Amino acid sequence: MEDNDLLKVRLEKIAALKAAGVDLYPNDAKPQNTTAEILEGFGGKDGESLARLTEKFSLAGRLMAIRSFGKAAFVKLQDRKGQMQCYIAKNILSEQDFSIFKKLDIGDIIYVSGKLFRTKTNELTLEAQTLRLMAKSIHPLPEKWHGLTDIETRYRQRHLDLISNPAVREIFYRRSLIIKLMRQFMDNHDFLEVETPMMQPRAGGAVARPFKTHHNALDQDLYLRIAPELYLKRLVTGGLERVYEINRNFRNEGISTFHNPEFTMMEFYLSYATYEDLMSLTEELFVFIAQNVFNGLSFAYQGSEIDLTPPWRRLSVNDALLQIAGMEPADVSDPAKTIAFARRVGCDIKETDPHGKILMAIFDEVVEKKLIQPTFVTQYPVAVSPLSRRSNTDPELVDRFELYISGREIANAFSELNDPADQRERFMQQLKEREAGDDEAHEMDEDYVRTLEYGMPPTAGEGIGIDRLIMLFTDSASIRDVILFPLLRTRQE
RNA sequence: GGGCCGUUAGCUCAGCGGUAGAGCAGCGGACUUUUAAUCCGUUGGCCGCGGGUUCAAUCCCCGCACGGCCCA
Repeated sequence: MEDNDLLKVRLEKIAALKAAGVDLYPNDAKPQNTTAEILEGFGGKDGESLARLTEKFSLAGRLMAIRSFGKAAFVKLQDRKGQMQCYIAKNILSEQDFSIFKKLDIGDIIYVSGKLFRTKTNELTLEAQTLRLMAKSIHPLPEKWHGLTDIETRYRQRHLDLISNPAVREIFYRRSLIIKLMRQFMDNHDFLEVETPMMQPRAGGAVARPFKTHHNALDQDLYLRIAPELYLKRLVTGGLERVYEINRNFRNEGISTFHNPEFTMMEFYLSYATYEDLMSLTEELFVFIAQNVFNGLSFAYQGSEIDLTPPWRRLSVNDALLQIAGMEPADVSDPAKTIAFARRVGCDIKETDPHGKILMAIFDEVVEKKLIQPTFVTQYPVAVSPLSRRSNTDPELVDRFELYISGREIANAFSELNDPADQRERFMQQLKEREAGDDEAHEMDEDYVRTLEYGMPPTAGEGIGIDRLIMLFTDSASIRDVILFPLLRTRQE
């Protein structure tokens, strides 16, 4: 496939190494140190105190640069923690090791052991007394200075991206840290981590198109879940009271800088709590993450300064439409005027859509992008919230909020509907919309209603989009920059 | 789905209606303290794919593929 001269040269080197009896892929060398550990531990020591050290050090990693002087060379070795310079010299290594070194290429995995010293320019350096090839690389790496910038190659060959772009590695280290912090936070609040089905006979718990699959032995269609919601609430009914799940959801919809077909969500349920309690808990969680990641509460995201200092703004959908979308009270209350307004601002709506749905279309079109600082938008229309508890003061509204930061929805939460009669009615309403052509409307789930009939404690639940959260905390413009392997179209051969 | 943009050496990028260039990487040589090492020499291309226009297309036109951004 790739039969160019570069490859030919490497294959010749491999042949020469083999002929000299060198194992190209040994597995018996174990580094005792990492680059960062050495640089941190000995960065403060001067040349004289390093010379007095009797300790030997060993590193393994990828050869990233070779600056050769013929009989000696400086090389850069990169491991999971960073990079460190090593010194290779003919009069220090054995003849065999030095001749192997001469056959190495940038990109090879090597093992080096020896002692520490400082160079003339005072750089802490590992002097190689032994050197081993641990894995031969036959493809050239991206350029040392510009790295790899071609976006398609970065996503399709993420290993190259990770090798050549330290900032990309940083993002995924931070992603892991944040998820760890979320688990720690939930565990500290006495939540139980659980796992519920990814493959479901009905894709419920959210409004989205699902992926369909099939189980052969059962000869049964299954759907990849669009949300774990209904299963988690079964667990609450079962008495677990506080549960959370961090896992993938799948939605068969468009791909954009904010949407990947599979994305990671943390969903959690807290019994004897309301959506208002979850607002406080959410503030607390974000503050906990920010303190650990930034050691502070404000940070830059794509050019704007985000301040997480609580309490965050709370704004009802109604007030948002009046204050931010510039609607008059009659535009909100009179369905005909609402439709006219929606058309005016360019919403794609049907006149038969429920009033609440049209109001939300206006919200999405006009208000959403203006909510830069963290804002809890509350009091959603019942029409767009089939699983939420009705407000005690207005049965057309539900006790729900969505959290917006930097113009994007980050979290969605509500007091859960635990009245089985009302739930059945809501499913019936969704069924009508499905029959009217809305293939995203919720399906009837008798089994779930029956669970509620056993009595679910009053509960509030929330879902937090982890990828979007990571985008925020890593100043990433695209969701593909925080997902290791974002979905791309398969290339035809 | 629509609009705009991109696709040239392994990588990062120039270029132009007259058969292709740089830097890095590679290869050969010099060099035992470099930091994108340096110096001398040098290899490497279906210019994304398929059509069309033209004496001549990497360049202009059409289609396709993949990607990016914006919109829906």
